[in-house]
Amino acid sequence: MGKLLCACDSCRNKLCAKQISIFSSLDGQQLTKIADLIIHKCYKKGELLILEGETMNSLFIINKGQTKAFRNTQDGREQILHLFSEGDFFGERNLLRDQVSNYSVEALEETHVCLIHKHDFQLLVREHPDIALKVMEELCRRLDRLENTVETMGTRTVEARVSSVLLEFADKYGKPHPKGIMIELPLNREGIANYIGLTRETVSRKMSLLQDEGVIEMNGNKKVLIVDRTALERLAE
Amino acid sequence: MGKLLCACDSCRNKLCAKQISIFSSLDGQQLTKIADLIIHKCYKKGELLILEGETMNSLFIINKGQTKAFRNTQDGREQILHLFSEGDFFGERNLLRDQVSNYSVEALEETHVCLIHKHDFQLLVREHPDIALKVMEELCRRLDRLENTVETMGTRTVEARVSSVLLEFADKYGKPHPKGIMIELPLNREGIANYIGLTRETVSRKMSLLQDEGVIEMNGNKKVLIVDRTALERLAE
DNA sequence: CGGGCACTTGATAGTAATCAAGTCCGGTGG
DNA sequence: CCACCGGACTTGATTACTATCAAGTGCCCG
Repeated sequence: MGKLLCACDSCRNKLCAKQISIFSSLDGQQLTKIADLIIHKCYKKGELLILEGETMNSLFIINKGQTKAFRNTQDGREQILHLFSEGDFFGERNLLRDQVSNYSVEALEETHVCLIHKHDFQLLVREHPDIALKVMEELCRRLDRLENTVETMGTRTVEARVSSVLLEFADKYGKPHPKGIMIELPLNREGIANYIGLTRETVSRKMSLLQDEGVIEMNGNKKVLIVDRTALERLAE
Repeated sequence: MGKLLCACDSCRNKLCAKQISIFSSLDGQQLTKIADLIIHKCYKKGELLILEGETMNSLFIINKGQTKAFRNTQDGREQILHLFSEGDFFGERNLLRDQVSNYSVEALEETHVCLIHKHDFQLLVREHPDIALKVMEELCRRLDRLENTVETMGTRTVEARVSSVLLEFADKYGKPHPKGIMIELPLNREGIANYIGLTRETVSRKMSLLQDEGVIEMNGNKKVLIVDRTALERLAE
């Protein structure tokens, strides 16, 4: 049920806090203190970390793996709001005021998280204001991304939206490849559709089109090779 | 050119800082100190406070009036990202790292703002960590709203989008009225369209439809009376 | 009272959702 | 190692809806 403590090396060595950017301003001794406050949990692919509407009392920080944050609409559709991977945190809304989660979070693969209790986090922030600034920075980055999403969904053509999401994935998950940039997709077609507000059929069609145009090459269902990044950037405008 | 200092009463009395929620944890003496750091500016309707791409060095806090934050796309369309009114702040992205503004901000009416220089703000935050927490709270609220916007734009029908924006305006600008809630619209039809990613014609049509259904009543171009809020909420789902 | 601008309304065309078959891929079992 | 099975993906046909183009209409202000 995902409730097992994990015993990965990084945690045993009390180093996992070091990896987390919001704690980057702290020294070794402080990190050790934080490591003692942290609870570790593991979730298997498909497991829910948070259910929309649930009351929460901890900050989640991803140590390994990745998750999607999403909402379900009444007519059964799903809108993905964020993708979180190693080093990202979520649940921050509930640390300041008592509030229920406004989205569900599901593991897209085996995912290890560090949990810090609300109370501990609040003490930590009072003691180390730099942490608040780091959190603010991250919130601003998230606002930036959502603002881009809104602009894309509001003004761009469908082809531009698909191109945008491929570029986003290329920057986040892409690896160099002799012929371009290879992406291991974090989402299947339906997931991509739910991320940019389209249907899976439309995503499928537009990706086929991009392949026909020689901009990308699909390799099975999970891998995409970006052959012509410049063309993709032009299409995304 | 909007560069004139304003001399409104609240500013002369050094009280304007008191109105601003992010400074609410400070006492009178501290507020007086802040008031000395603040520069006041006035902008007329239609004037730009910030131009997208501009480097910035101050936090803007609205004392009176309202503004829209928006981006222009290559094909001449506009996407409105935020509406800011009394007590709201913007420009916070540039206080932490040097970054250019990723949207333009324009006054929707005569608008008076307080400016705090980046450097002063950074000192202030170090001295009063509570301010950082208040800013975090506000950023979270803004994330909430954008997440709602993304969900709405991604999954809802056009009628639901129009209903949503009317409800948002009702909560933010609505005033009690014998027959329901009266809204003084902050945006014209085209503005509303640019806020929810539609065309002005479609917004016009859907609003006429809502009027035919007896859900709202239009009163000139700038006023809308919400007659049946429940129906509007049902349509917004 | 008149002019201009924003808004409304109508007709048409284009595009994505939907409905409906197929096809491919990965995994499983023989 | 191969054949088979099921789920994900692709492709096609049709429908529904909104953008676009094009006239009107009405409101506000001088």
